[in-house]
Amino acid sequence: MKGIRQLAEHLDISIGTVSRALNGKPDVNEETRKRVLAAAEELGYVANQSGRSLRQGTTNVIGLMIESSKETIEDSDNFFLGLTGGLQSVLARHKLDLIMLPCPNDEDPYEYLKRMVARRVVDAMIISATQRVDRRIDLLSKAKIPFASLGRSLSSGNSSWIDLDFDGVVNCAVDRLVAHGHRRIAIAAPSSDINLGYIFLDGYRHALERHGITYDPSLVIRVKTSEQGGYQAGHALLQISNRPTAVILIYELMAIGLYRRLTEAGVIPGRDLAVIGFREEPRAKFLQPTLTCFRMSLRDLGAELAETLLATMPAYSHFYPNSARNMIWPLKLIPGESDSFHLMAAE
Amino acid sequence: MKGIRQLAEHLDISIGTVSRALNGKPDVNEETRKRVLAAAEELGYVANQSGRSLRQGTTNVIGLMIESSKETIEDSDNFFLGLTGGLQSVLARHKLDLIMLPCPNDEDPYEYLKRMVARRVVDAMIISATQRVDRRIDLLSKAKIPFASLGRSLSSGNSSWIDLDFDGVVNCAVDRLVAHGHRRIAIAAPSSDINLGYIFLDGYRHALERHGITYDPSLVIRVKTSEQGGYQAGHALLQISNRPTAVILIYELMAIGLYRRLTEAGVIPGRDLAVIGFREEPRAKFLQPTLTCFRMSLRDLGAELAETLLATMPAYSHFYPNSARNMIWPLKLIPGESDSFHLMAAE
DNA sequence: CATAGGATCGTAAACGTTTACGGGACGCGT
DNA sequence: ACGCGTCCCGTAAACGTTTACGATCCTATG
Repeated sequence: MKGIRQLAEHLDISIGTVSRALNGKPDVNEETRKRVLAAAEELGYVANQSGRSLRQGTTNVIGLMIESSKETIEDSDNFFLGLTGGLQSVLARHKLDLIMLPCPNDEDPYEYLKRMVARRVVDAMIISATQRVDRRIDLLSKAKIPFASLGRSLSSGNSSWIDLDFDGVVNCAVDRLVAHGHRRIAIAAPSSDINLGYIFLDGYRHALERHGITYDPSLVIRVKTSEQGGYQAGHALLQISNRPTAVILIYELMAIGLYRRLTEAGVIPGRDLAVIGFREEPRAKFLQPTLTCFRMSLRDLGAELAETLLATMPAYSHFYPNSARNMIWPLKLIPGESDSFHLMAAE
Repeated sequence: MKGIRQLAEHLDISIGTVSRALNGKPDVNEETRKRVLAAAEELGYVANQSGRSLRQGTTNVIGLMIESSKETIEDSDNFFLGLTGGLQSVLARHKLDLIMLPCPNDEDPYEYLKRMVARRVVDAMIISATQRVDRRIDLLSKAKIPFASLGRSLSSGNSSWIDLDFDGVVNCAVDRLVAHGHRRIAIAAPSSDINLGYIFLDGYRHALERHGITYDPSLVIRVKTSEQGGYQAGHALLQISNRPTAVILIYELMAIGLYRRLTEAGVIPGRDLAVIGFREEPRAKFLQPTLTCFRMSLRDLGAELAETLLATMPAYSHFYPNSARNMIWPLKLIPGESDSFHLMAAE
């Protein structure tokens, strides 16, 4: 099966009619449409994507850029796979396909994105792990490619984004810890230039201020968002004179390494040091004591992100009223034992 | 910047010469080539992929199919991200790009692959998580799409594949456990129809036979390859009358859940039950006692897989002599404490 | 009967690129 | 002066599809 021409010859119908029949256009007899569809199915014909997108200037493909090299919060576990599930659930309704574009480690993400965009292989893009200032956003804006980013940035002018509610999370965490009597609260933030790290720390400072606690820079630990980083964070915590009684982790996976390091030192998590994590991570579910953390549905987030993106695409924007969408994605507190040992002991 | 035509007009050169200059064809003056490249860089021109691939019938894109729904060993981002790194390191040398094609959860993987292949959006495919009989292999063979699979299958006739050496791994594990005095050795295999599960169990049976140990089906536990599955495996282990003294896990992540369940029951991993895992998983690095496991380099595996694929592509096969390649990927034993408590205690 | 108009289909142009082919300019040897 | 080869470049066809436009046929209505 070569192309639509062979299919047309086989049916003894003109090529134009075949195309109209396949694409559901009105000017075609219902009976011939049946014939065409049957023949296409039988011969296994599927339209060549290059020809189609060359003609109509659209590819019906959405790209999700992935940076495996970056040490980011998203760079682990099933984050992207969970996200794609939600994305596809919405995109499929508009017959849009999703492909993941992994940026090679040795290539500059900006150049990679530029290359992919210029080749016009996707209609729109989703980027994540946005830096504090992110040139990719300027690039996409200037190239007039519809896009949405997971995570806001200083660069995102009136572009569309969804960001996790790190401000709310850290405020809630501090409130909770203070209510439990803690005053010296450490925080483990990412060492990379990802923007949510800044939001996280700003929220932390603001929450402390609200409770009349003076900000102590020595309680801010910058490590990678991994178990390794958690281990290092634990190590750093143990070095602090006048040791803090609580710690907030920006990524839950860090708890695994943290627990390990604390246990090595004879410090029992939850009893000697309260711990609060972020984003329920299945891998951390087996920790003892169970981790108090904040949770979200990756699938729902992906679905919302897809709709945010569609709203920026002229071809679909009539489905969605306001074009530029910004949203703070809420997270739900899942209480565990890791920050309530105090209470339990007091009872 | 629209297309090559505008670039040609801007340079006052014919469109054909511009194309030849950009593509490094010989029939073009070196000086004009410089001019063209400079102008292209300045105006930010990049060839439209649809036009190019329509003309030359090739896309220069390799697809990596991903099934997020399947409960498989590869079902984790880190696996694919590690793999893509290795794949890209080789593919980049031939100016080939890699895209990941995630199959939606609610779509049949076979139909999805069929759709992607028919649209001619990729030149070649890599599939993984091959089932015991896998229709995708027949599909790709019949469609004459070059492909390689990670994991052999009963369906793979003389197609190319790389498979992990599960046979060697399980034999080595059994040898080691027997040498430590174990006779009742359980095994946790995947519950899905993935082919490596069969290879794993065959190797297990064969190894037992070699040591004169009669095969006991009640020692075979089928669970998901996750922490959850490990937890369930631990639970199942505890139910077995005449409890086994050792267990081999097909996936290391399962050890986390297993440890948890054992600890809950007061059974100490390593002392009361020897454990051997497979494939070093960073998340499991913090287990205590440290896990004896088998390790490989995902990056190297990806690179080898890329070369295996290239060998099947007519356009690149002259680089690689034999077209159909099959390979068993070796794994290295990383001794830990989880299976040598006996020895340590004996000393 | 004439004609309007709807239903259905065929024709051909267009999308952006690559490449086979031919032609002009020039140098060189006879 | 002529032929020949080399170097460089322009022309135009081709890839597979969609779609605007026009043609044809049929029916209904005056």
